[in-house]
Amino acid sequence: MRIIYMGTPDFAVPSLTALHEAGNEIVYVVTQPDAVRDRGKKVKFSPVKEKAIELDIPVLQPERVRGNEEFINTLKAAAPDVIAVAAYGQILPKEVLDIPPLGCINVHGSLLPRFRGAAPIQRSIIAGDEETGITIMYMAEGIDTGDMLAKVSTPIGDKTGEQLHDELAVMGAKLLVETIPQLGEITGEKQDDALSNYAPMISKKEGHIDFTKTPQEIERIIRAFTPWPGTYFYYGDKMVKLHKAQVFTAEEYAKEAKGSLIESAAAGTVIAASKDGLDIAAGGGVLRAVEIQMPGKKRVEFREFLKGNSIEIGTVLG
RNA sequence: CGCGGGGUGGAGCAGUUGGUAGCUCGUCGGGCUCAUAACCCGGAGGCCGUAGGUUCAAGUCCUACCUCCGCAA
Repeated sequence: MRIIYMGTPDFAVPSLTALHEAGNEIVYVVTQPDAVRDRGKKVKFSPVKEKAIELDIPVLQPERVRGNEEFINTLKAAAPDVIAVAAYGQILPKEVLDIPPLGCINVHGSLLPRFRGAAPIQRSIIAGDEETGITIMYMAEGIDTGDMLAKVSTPIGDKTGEQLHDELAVMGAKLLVETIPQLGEITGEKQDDALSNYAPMISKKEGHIDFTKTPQEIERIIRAFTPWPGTYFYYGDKMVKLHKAQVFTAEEYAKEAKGSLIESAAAGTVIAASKDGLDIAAGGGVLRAVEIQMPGKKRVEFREFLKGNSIEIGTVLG
């Protein structure tokens, strides 16, 4: 199969690798430009570009696809049977979608029509869904609205965004490779728009913990945003990252020990600080910060933090 | 040359105007206790990231480098 592959982040690497290993002829790899700067000064290639170089596949990095005739002509000249896309980062215009005879297919990290859009993996965790998965579908002009070709699901459980991301990336790669040979034989299933919802891009600000939310909600955000972009709260003027937390309902916490200060504690109030963690009043319960990170410091268990630092009970965090 | 914070006994931190290296936890030994992650007494453990420099004297000042991390992308 003659394929053009389009993808950018880590999520898209396993699919590229799998397509290559399955013996497909990958004419081009298309990925986002190298604009990304690292801490020091280096210009970093996208993970997919790194992989493409390793596999010795030509890389194209158009600044903009839409309206870019030169680029589109290059794609046409390559005469691919199919264009496979996974988290490329740009919306493909109809001109491109119409190029390959077998169509453009996409690897999407959710069970469509649920969570169309940029950040389905994190959004599914935050939503508290029991399961999510991968959908392989034809690409249409709308965002993730095309007809579905194949799906696989996996339980979310207490996985972090990172774990789920890595798992789905591999599942997606496998499903993609299995689906491609069937193109033309199987027909897509229409998405039920009534069941659809949208998973907008994640912004760092969403990681700012709102202690009026229930501890359960907060914990899901923490897990979803691990390791990126991370969740945080302010202790005075210091931004503290919260990497891991446990949750208690008011009743559970009362039973757990300490007392019932929670009744009167405003959201964000520190009600206990022990080797077990930093207990913070949140909406309807208690959030116990177990692993934190102070600015410029490494992430540590709260018990470690307490060895050289202290935090007063009654302090209000935000 | 994007901005910024660190590297000090196993862990987390302190270390003032340069002059015998400290704290909390852990650890080891002993004690108290029905018992304990509690309490008391005692001990071990550090070439202070690396290499130079200034100085009578540097964790503490200067230079370069290595390395960890936060922001920003």
